[in-house]
Amino acid sequence: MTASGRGPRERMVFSAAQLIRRDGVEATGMRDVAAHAGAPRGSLQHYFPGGKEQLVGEALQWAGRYAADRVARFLRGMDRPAPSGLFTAMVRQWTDEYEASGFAAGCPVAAATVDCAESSETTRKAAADAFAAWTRPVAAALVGMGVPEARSEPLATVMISSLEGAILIARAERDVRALTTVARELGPLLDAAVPGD
Amino acid sequence: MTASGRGPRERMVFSAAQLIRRDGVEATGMRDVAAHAGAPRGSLQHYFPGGKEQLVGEALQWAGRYAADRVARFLRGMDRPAPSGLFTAMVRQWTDEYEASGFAAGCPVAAATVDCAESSETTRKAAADAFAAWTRPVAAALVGMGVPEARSEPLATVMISSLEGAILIARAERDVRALTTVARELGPLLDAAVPGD
DNA sequence: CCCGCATCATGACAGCCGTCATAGAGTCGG
DNA sequence: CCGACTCTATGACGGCTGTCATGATGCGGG
Repeated sequence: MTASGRGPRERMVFSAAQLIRRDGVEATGMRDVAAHAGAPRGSLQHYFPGGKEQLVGEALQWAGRYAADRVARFLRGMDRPAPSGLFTAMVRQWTDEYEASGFAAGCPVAAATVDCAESSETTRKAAADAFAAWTRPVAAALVGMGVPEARSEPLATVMISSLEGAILIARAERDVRALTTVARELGPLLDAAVPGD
Repeated sequence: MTASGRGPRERMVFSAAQLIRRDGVEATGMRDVAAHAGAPRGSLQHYFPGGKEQLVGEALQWAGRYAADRVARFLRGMDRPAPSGLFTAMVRQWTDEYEASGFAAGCPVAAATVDCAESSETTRKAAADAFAAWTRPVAAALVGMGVPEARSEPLATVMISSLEGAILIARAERDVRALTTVARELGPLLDAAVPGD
């Protein structure tokens, strides 16, 4: 979550995602995004003629892709893949960030949902797509671990729901307790979905 | 969640919570709150000399108390109390609202956490207190159902985390799927925490 | 009566917002 | 050289924000 893309355009999308997950969509100004990306203000209307809505939409799309890529990376890094192991890795990404850099930021998709679900239909849709882009590889990974097809998507939803909620609580409490708790409590449930193992 | 208190002051706190859970903290203006409560604008600075921060803080406090009261009410309405039953009731409150009135609003505490966790320390603290005021009666209820003391608080955290996350996803997707899924999948796990039953 | 106080009302303030208009650079192909 | 273009730069606009100052009410008690 540190590297920034090459062109000014990608940098602005990345910066938007960073600022949104820290301050929310409403509190994130276009000028702030340009400044954070080290990009000229005039580039905003050039690259994003659709205005803030377009920028936020692309930031969410980026976030969805990023989350999906992380899932793929977690899988590659596991020699004995188990559902609980994947969930632990997903949770650990957040505990690591919080313990290393503080509780400044949460999930950009959650922020967009809270701020825009009712006010902007296109942003709401972008958030839904981001959640879908994240859920899909998680469910596929569960199937790859032996979870029956029919249970894979519900379990992926459980994983992402509890992770998102735990992120909220952790940020409010400034304590990773909620995150470590859901990882520990849900592990057995997830592994029990693999039949005969 | 429909009734409004008697005095203008209580009505404004209530209205603030309603608007915050719909549009987020940042997008909710003080003037909007007064208008929504049918209260004069001049009353804001009279009842809330601490400004917006105070108003938001009291709205979160109200939300925490409200959630705790609901838990108590769910308990009274159950003849054969089981952890899964409590969780189902908590989830159903949201599915009922969403199916009856649409997906306009989420949880005010989540909204405040997303919007203010980094920008306002006092609001962040108020959100943490609200989560605590909610978690406490849930954990106590679990103990009353036979869940060992040591597991009650972690399980309550799991319940609230997954509920909060599912609310987010449901609102983004405009579909209660995530909510019904977490209720169904987590039920057995919760009931299994009651030893010898 | 009238003082004092709680409440309400209104307008002004500085500041930020997203957006747009306009125009200046740089660069590449002809 | 020159037009065409991508990109940058800057200033203005109307609108909204939270906050404050000031003043007008209403109303109960001395």
